[in-house]
Amino acid sequence: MSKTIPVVIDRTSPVPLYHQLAEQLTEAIETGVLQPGDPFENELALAARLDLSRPTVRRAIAELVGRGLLVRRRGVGTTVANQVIHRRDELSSLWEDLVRRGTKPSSEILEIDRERVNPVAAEAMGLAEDTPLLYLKRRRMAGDTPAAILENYLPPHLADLDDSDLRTRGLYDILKARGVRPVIAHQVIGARRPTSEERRLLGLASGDPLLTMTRRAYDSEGAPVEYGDHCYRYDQYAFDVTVYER
Amino acid sequence: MSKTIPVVIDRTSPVPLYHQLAEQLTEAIETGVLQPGDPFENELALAARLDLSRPTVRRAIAELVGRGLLVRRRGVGTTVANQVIHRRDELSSLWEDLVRRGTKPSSEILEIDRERVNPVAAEAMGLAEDTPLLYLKRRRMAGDTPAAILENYLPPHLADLDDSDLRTRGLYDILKARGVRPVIAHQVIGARRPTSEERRLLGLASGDPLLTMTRRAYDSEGAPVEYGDHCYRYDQYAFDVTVYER
DNA sequence: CGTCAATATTTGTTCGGACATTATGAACTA
DNA sequence: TAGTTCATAATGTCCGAACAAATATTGACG
Repeated sequence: MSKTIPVVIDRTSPVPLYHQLAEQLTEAIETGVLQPGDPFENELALAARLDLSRPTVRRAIAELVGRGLLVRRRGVGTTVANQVIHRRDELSSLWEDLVRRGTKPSSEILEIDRERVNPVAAEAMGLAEDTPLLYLKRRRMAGDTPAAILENYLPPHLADLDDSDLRTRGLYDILKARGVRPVIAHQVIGARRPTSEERRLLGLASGDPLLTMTRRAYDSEGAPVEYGDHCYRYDQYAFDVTVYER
Repeated sequence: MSKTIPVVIDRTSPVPLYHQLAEQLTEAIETGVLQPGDPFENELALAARLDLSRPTVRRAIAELVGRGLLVRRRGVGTTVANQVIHRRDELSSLWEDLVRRGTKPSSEILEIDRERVNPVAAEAMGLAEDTPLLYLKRRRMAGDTPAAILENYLPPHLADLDDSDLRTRGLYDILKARGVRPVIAHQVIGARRPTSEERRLLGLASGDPLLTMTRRAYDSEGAPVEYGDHCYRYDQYAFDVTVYER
């Protein structure tokens, strides 16, 4: 027998039924109402109980399966995945952990150039090499210790951002407010020796390595949103990547 | 008007129709038959032309959308994504690039221990801390230059692997042959200073940094498959990660 | 008592249909 | 001419149904 989880479906809501269901099921798993390994109510029963069609229920379940929360086996049934992997990919880093742990993060603008020409950045965004880009160089601090140097390039159609905004708010915050949302990002993560300037800005001891990341981000239509060239103190950052292989 | 791509559906095949379709559409995009920005044949037309139902066609398209190859916009239509991101996530690295470029890769076993106890590895796999694990330490070479040191731990139920296999074949090859397939992996990528032993094994100059990665891999049911603790020469490796944000 | 075959259960695939929602462009009106 | 309205076309949601395939259970039989 499987546990019946309480679900409320609002048919007058504009949010799709399968999504309402998926959300509530997700919550049941993440809050521990359903434990890893627990059998999951079968599709037919769920559909009958909630007065939904089987395709709708299947779609909701498929969403959770895609996120690794559920495991389906034909002829057997559906169970809650043994290892509940928290889906913290995104553009995550140790940074968020620092924030959660209470370390005060801050950013400091080192340079703004609205007409920077950088062939590498331009090409990565699919633009002509001599396209002037909005260039932004910042230093990120974790409390009192420097943590990272962030260089970012934005395409021309996003170049009309307020200086004051740039100085006070996070880059992704600003983009979000403009309705620009990076949906897919291609990142390359590596390590190298720091330059002397980087050593100075990050307060590195001699021999300390640097963790580097370059990122190309695109919106849902594949239009370039940002090119970033970042380097991090090795003892402040690590990249947390969840990879699915199908 | 949109280009009609040739598609052949085999109804006698055991592979699902939607998957057959998805495969062939993917190929058309990746081979450049369909260019970024091109309009995509609409669902109804595709369904009529191939004599498939609309849900089947939709499912195939949904697969491509999920991989970022297509963009759907309600009321407008479907188009090929502007930036075709090659789906090289997986467990990829510069390694494969080296192989493609003709550098001869090889692996050398440094140590095998069938009853290694490692609390960190065991805990990461959800096992008791004193569980004896199969431990494997290898050095990977790119031609004549050392490139990485790979330490791996396998859970007890996979510990009965042949020594000869371990020495001659890749780890993932062996697992695949046993029907074990890692489906989800959680990786943490960082950098640090090498130990003296690492410096020796990798032939590092003083001050050279180290790129590190730890990985926990699980199969489709969430059972642990492998724990890995790797370190790479910074000039031989970089991690290539594609991230989707929904 | 052990083995094998029939049966039930559960998920997987495919279809057809209906209506909703959104964007584009054309026709119409002020 | 400028603005609005409306038809059209495309994707989005939801339903009901049927059959296929894989697995577990049960029961019959030796």
